[in-house]
Amino acid sequence: MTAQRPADGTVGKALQVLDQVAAFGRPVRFSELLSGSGFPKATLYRFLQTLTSQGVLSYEPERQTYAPGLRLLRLAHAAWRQSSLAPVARPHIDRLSAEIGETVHLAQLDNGQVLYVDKRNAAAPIAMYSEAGKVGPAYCTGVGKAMLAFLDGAERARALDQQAFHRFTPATLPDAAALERELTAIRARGHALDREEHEPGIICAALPILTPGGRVLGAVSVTSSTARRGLEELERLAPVLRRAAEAIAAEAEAWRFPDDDDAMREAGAA
Amino acid sequence: MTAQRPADGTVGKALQVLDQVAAFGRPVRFSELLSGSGFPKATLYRFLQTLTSQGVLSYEPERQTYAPGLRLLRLAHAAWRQSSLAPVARPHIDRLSAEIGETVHLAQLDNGQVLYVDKRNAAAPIAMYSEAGKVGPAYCTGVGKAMLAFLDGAERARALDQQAFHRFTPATLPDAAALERELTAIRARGHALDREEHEPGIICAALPILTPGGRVLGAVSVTSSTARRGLEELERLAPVLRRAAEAIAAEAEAWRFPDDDDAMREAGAA
DNA sequence: CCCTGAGTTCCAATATTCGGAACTGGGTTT
DNA sequence: AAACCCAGTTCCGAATATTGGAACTCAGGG
Repeated sequence: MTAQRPADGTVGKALQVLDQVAAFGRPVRFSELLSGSGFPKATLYRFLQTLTSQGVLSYEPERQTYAPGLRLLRLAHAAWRQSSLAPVARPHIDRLSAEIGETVHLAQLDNGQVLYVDKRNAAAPIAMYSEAGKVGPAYCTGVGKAMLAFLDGAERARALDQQAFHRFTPATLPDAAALERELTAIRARGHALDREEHEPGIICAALPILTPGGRVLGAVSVTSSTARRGLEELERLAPVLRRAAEAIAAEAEAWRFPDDDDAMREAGAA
Repeated sequence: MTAQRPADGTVGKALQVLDQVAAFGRPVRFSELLSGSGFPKATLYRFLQTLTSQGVLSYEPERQTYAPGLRLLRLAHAAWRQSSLAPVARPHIDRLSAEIGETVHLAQLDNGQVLYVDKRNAAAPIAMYSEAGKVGPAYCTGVGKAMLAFLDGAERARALDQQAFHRFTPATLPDAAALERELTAIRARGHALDREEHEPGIICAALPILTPGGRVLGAVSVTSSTARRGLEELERLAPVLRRAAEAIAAEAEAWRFPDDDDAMREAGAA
């Protein structure tokens, strides 16, 4: 379950500790970290001190507990603005959720896991940080499978290795073989479905966001409940999702390579 | 302007590089970092490689540029949920913005800067990651001054040192002395005002969020424009803000020390 | 009063990082 | 075409930071 990072150098180890702290969903004591970290007491202690003094961890002397620090928010804000699809996708996501009247997710892949970078909830129209940054499994979510399906061989193999295959519901795909079959079907169909594989009663249709060259940038999805919609209904929305995904891909490319179209124009003119 | 971190150890230096990358609001080339970093080429290069391999930076081979990586989002999400006031303050912020019909900010202090951890915009009701994590100056914003005013001596001195005192508008306080005078007034009044000190036409009233012991946790503010409201109007909202701030403080304490009331109850009963 | 365990400090051995210098390869000037 | 330049990358001995066993402190029990 815990992604085994190579942990290159001191910096890698420090980040490993940071991850560990973040993984506890609560302030955590020294000894709790010590047992799970594999570091000797003194070493772990020094790491915690360094990270705290740097502000990426915060320490509560009162309780002697560590928690992720606010400095991370600042860094993440920069990451979100620069490296995520969210800024360019924002208007499209807005439009989708307004048109469809269901929850829309925008996700990217991070180390074999689904990382939600934006969300619109039609019912409660407050999209929150509490969603951006959230992670989930790839093998049993619509966005996850949509992205996995279109990774190229090597990347896909690596990503499949990182899946836990925990059976959340009876419909959860049980192993890599089943997932591979599903991914083939998804490539054929062009879109992915979540048939209550992660949460009972929750279904979803998702499309990958692909560069013209076919590289996976992310995925968009509509989520609903079996109470409100059928799978076929969601599937019928695929074309709408596709249009949004393609628009996002096009803008993302234009945004990342702002002078490429100039170059192309020149090439065309020449 | 650039906060001089002590940069303890290798980890500190690596984080310094990370900060530097994040500070450029765009993908950045090796050489751009090299000039501003103070590290020798080889050293910086190794840092960038390590950080990239760890996923806290992302590298675009195409363009040879670095940008903050998505792994930061996951970490920040944890920080936001655990270490920020946002989760406990959320309902209060919601209520405030609904009642008042203006933009409400929730901020905390991070290394002498204001860090916005949540926001409700009455007009466009989508609170976004793009706001949580944003940083701003402390010496010329309502929330900033509200927090500075109630820091204790040593902390305040340190924070004042970190202020840039850039004159954004004619009303911006020009130096530490003027700010200190203003902070004294704020302590007397109990609330802070931003009289177009950061942006022309933008005014705001803010209250600190204080523990029963008087420690600064954060601040809440209402922001409006001179076109829509007068300062006096905003000032009249201070009691409403105060109630919210006090409620947030109370809940934050209860949340951080979940068994303290048990302990007290026992103490009382004994 | 001693014991136990969590957290902290110390310091010599050691593995890492450091960084000057040399290399590569693409693009531009002479 | 050769020479040059610059950004980015690699190398390796010297310097340094990290390491972790062990000793210490302090609080709370037994």
